[in-house]
Amino acid sequence: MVAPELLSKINERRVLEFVQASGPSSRAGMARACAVSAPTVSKAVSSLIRDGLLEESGISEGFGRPGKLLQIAQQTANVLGVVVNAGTCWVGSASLDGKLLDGNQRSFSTPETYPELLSTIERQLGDIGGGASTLKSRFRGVGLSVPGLLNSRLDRTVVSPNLHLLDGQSLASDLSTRLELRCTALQESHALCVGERMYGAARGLENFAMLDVSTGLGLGIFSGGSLLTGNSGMAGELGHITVERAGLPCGCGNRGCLETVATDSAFAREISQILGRSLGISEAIDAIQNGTVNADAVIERTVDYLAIAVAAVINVFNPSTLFLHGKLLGLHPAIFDRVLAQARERTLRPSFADCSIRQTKGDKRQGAVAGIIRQLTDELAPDMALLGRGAAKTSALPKWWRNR
Amino acid sequence: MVAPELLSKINERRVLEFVQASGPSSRAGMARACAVSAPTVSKAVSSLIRDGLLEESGISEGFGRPGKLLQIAQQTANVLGVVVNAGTCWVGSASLDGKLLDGNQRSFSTPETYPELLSTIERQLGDIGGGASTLKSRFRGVGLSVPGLLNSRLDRTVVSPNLHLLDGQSLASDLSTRLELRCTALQESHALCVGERMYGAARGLENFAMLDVSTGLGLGIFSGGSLLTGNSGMAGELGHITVERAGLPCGCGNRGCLETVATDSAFAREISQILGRSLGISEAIDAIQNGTVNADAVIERTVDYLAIAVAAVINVFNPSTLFLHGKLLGLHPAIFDRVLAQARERTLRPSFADCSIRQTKGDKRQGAVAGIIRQLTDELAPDMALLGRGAAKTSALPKWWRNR
DNA sequence: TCCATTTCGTAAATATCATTTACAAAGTCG
DNA sequence: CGACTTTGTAAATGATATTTACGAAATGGA
Repeated sequence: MVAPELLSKINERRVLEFVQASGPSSRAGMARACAVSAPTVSKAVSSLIRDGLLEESGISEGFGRPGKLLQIAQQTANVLGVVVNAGTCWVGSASLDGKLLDGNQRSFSTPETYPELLSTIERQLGDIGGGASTLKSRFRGVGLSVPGLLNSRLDRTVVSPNLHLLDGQSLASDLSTRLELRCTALQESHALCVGERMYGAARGLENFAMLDVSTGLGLGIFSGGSLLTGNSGMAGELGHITVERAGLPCGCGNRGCLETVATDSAFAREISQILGRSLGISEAIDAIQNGTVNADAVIERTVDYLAIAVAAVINVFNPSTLFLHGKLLGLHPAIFDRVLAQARERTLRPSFADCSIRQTKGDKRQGAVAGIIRQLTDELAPDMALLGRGAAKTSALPKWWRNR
Repeated sequence: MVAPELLSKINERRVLEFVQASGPSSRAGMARACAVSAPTVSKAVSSLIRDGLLEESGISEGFGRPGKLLQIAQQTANVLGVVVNAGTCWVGSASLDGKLLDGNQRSFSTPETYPELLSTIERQLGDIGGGASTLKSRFRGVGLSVPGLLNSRLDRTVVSPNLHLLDGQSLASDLSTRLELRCTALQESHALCVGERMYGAARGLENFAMLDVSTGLGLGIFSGGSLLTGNSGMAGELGHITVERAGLPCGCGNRGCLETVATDSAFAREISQILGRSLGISEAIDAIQNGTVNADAVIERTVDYLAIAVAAVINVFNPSTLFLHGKLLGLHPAIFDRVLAQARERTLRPSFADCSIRQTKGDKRQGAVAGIIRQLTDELAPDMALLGRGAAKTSALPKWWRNR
């Protein structure tokens, strides 16, 4: 039998996603919300409990007989998260409901070489997981957030401009063979986006965008309820569209990329030029807030370009919400307002009116664990797109098929 | 009972989509291809035949017992298509396999007012369908391709810069009440895209883009096998991203939009300027091919901007294939090559390497009928996303729920 | 205190569906 | 003409969801 099993898988997944989204619920509540009969919910729940994905968490209030509340398992199943940055890395663990476990987090400065990075991550994960050998039994998997351009189809970092030791490497695959655990890597902007969708301000949104302004310009898109990956997971590279045909040279080899004018780096570069010494973004912001430098013109120009980026996203994706994330926005409340005003000038009015623009403090750590949890959920039941994969063993098939 | 029915719906849809994609097949062939048992295919097929969606079309060749071939119905069920343009409109009919029926096509110049447009379309459809009153029984629905910005959630043309009589109108809804037929409108670039995906060069592609260069700059995206719509169907408005912060004013009210420099209109405008008289795009192309005007510099500049558009699409969407469509590309073979070369300079190399860029001659008529056929297919069985809608009538639910 | 009411959760019965098995039908090839 | 291959359907089997029925557990009023 193949097909009827599919139904129970679908229902299990439906139930699990409902609890993920809505928190602890009774079986009866799930039945109402998922429009599934009570016995079916009971079966799905007991199966999920058997798998260690759900656990009882209390008694529901109200009239009538109290219901037993069920929540995403916090005791039986945890996951690990890894965030790789140019400067520092982070490892930690989280329960299956996405909550980061306070005691179990470490930061360390990024090693110089890839083999060192790999073994350091392994060692640090071992430390927080009670020894490398027990990781396999205590955790369901590892989610990673990595910078640069990630080919997710091949799980290979094609190029990472700010952390070249990753170039050509397959961090998730390598870690997976070492730890014997399921490992899933997401490009950092995509991680931010997935984290926000599962546990942040974008919960339940089907069409939204998340623009991350930092060293580069990262973009994550949810469209129709799923992450926009493109053919190889490299979708969202907004930073390298051309906004000035004969602009400044960019690290990618071209000229006039948006990334050369609308990022923290670009901003810091311009402030540095004014002051005649090299500053990082934080120092540049300090200098402005101290009054050391008058940066109004620079701010204005940077913000205008940022607005061009925002407008491009709204025009091209028609999101219901656009989340903005970055230090620059925090410099002064007026900055966000100006981005809004300028973006309004550069978008088609109907698309702009359709979109609410909000600031958000995203979190790559949250994104990393969200990535692996999403992966585990996906594995529970197939998407509609994967539905055609189940093999049939029927005897009416010709021999060449039966024998593969 | 609700859920087991779902399985047969899914299988019916699977079978139908397979025949749509692969042409006439025997039941046994479908069973192999869909990985479903033979009796299941037989049931799905007989149901689809009962619904008038499939019909027998011949006998399969080969060894063993010949199979009865089944194809998308051509006799029992047809659909209508309508293409609205600024200059001329088109109506026609097609069989359910997307083939336009030669004898049943009409073109007419676009009327001056919306009520006239509506009644003209109705009359013309009546003419090709053997009288307005019989349309309802002879056709399954009407697909429309409309210009401008279409809010597909509300089925309302928000604004149509080149055909203002559509502004604020709901052509599909209005037609639907008049004809008592299912009517589905697609923005013309999206129509082009859907047509190409179902019956053109993009068959089977999961992630591709289609860039339509004409009066404006239209973009259709398939991502993960489905059309990118955004929150309200307005996704893909590439023409109004800013490429020159202080460029020419655009019809949308902003300055320096891509549409002001990388379209047929922009090109014709520049040629007109050189010659000192107003030309359309076709006239401009003629003038160049006659040698009346040396337009090398204009061509070069336009093509460069076109390349910026192409590069933006590749960077942002990471498609496996990008289809280019437009008269300008046909001007000279070298133009396409130059677009390619320039786009290569303005994209991230890995994304560019991942993408094959091809010219295509899209067809809005094909797109219009593809739109309604896709709609009919979608109605056959729910997507995974819609799975939660089925109502349960179980008695274990509380009274307030049972009584709605 | 007791009982009607409400809600929660599960067991048994019923209906639907897909697969497996078995078999007849209809060709090709030697 | 018979061996072989492929196609397509009927009956038996197994799995699933819903409906129906019922017991469990709490509230609130008599």
